Amino acid sequence: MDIPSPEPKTEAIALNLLQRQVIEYFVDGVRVLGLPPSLGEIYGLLFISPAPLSLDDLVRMLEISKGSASQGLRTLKTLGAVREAEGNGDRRTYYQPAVDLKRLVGGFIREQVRPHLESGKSKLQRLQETALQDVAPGEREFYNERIDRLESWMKRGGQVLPMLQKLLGQ
Amino acid sequence: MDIPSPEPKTEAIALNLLQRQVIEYFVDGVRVLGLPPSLGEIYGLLFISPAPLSLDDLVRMLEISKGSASQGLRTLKTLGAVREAEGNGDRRTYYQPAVDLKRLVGGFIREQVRPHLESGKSKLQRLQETALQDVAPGEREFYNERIDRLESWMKRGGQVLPMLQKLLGQ
DNA sequence: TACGTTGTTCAAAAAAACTTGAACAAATCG
DNA sequence: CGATTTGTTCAAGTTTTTTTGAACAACGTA
Repeated sequence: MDIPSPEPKTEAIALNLLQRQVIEYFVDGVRVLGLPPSLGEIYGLLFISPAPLSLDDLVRMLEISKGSASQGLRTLKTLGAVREAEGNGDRRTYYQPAVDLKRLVGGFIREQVRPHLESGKSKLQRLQETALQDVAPGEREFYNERIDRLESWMKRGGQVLPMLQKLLGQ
Repeated sequence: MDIPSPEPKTEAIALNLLQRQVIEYFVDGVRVLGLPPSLGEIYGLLFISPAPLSLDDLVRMLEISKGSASQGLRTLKTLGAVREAEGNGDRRTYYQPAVDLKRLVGGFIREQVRPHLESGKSKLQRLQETALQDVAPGEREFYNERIDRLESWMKRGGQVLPMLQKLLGQ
């Protein structure tokens, strides 16, 4: 009449010191990129785990909610930072980190940087086409010069990003 | 007995459509960099103003508090994105935007990126020196490999940043 | 088909970040 | 010096972002 495992499904799993510190490291890291801490926790744990982990593992090891884990994994997948592990004889899905810097940076640029560059360019076009009309003709020269400058920034950004990716790919 | 200017000190000053839209543009822009909206407003207004502006101008034109304007200007100055205008026969200080992309990116890297790279490197060293000791010898190989990888990421980052600045400098 | 398990969604709660405003310091002027 | 203007600081308030958790959908199994 003993109780061998009273709560087998929800038991927290301890991390070792090294793992906790590496996770902390990634939490700080993703903050710089403007991403939520839970993404850093999840990626960090996958990065410093010898074997792939399931959503449920993440919940128990990081003591975060299923919702956070699910959403975090989704974002990490669209960033190309995490992928599903192949061929585990199991119903549930296991996840592995992408550990290739070029791929990680590429995903971040594709998902977080490029969209802003693109929408920025089109906003500028509309600006120059419509809002500039409302300015008194005498003042137009200054505004025009500034908007031209913004456009040149966007253009340069579009040129530099591919070079950056190339530089990182060894 | 008329009242020519009832509240001369605190009156809001209207912006034209173009200015409002450019400011909006910068507010979106700085968000991507993980900086607060007020920085985008302040820099944006300076960028799209024909003449330098004082702290008080910013308060009245953007309808933000003196505190926000003061703190925002300070951050922008340390980022090298704003500088004080020379020789206005006036007691108060007037501010101008830096409009050189290389300088702007350089300031951002220096203030926001480099410090993280640096602290990251030293954290990793401590990790490898102390936390790794607590891991069972058999498991050390995996952890070692991962920390080595992190170190190589940091190293590559340190190499790529100067190249990036060079690429942007025309 | 009914059941258990895995994973998603989203409104509400919690946490974090940002802004305000009032007190204060510093500088200038008469 | 005292008054006035300019600018800073920071605790408190506000807003935004992130996380939670419970309801639900999807899938497989028996």
